[in-house]
Amino acid sequence: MRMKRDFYQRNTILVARDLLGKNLVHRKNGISYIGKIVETEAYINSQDDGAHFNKGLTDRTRIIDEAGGHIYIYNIYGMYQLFNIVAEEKHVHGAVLIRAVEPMEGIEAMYVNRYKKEYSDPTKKDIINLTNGPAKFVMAMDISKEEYYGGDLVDDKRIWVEDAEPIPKEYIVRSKRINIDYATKGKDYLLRFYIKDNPFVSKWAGFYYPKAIFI
DNA sequence: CTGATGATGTTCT
DNA sequence: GAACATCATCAGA
Repeated sequence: MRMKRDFYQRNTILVARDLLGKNLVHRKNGISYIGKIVETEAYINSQDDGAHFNKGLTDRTRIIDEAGGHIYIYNIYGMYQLFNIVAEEKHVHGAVLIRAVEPMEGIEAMYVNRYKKEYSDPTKKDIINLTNGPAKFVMAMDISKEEYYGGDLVDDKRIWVEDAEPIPKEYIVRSKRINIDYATKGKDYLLRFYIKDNPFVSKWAGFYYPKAIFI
């Protein structure tokens, strides 16, 4: 079942945590892409200098003023797009970055989208590399800013989040966020969540925190 | 396996 | 003009 408005219109940190294990579904060109969300980050408010919108909204971030469940996609490093879900009630600002998913359906199409060649005998590494990063799964699942910026996961016919069994809390790990060295206060906030031992969780040199913190 | 480097162009100052 | 919520590739171990 598709997640409804009330799921998204909650505290951003709780939305980030509770998205773990749920399935992001995208249907396009007759292909059903499904990715289980295994890693998220919360970007919270004016106290969070890691958030794009901490000094107020701009044209890029305007959608974050909308009700939870809307889609915020932005360009980064000139060549990539990152997928976020707006949280909180309308006019309250918060967003969740989806950092990694585990492919559940549409793997062959994901392979073609990522590697631009015919699907053929992938190695385990090829599979992991399909969706183990915030720009990677967006490419794999054929999601674009042009098509989905400002869309609404609550009623869009093409894309939504499907409910699933909650991840047991002993499998939820909480850590600092990745690559926000530009932040001062927000740098150390524990706003990244991921599923323990899931092979699709993104890893960066020096940025893997195996320590489990439960909330 | 690890760490370093270049690609690439929108957004904001 | 600088910064950037990243990735692919390459060198070295």
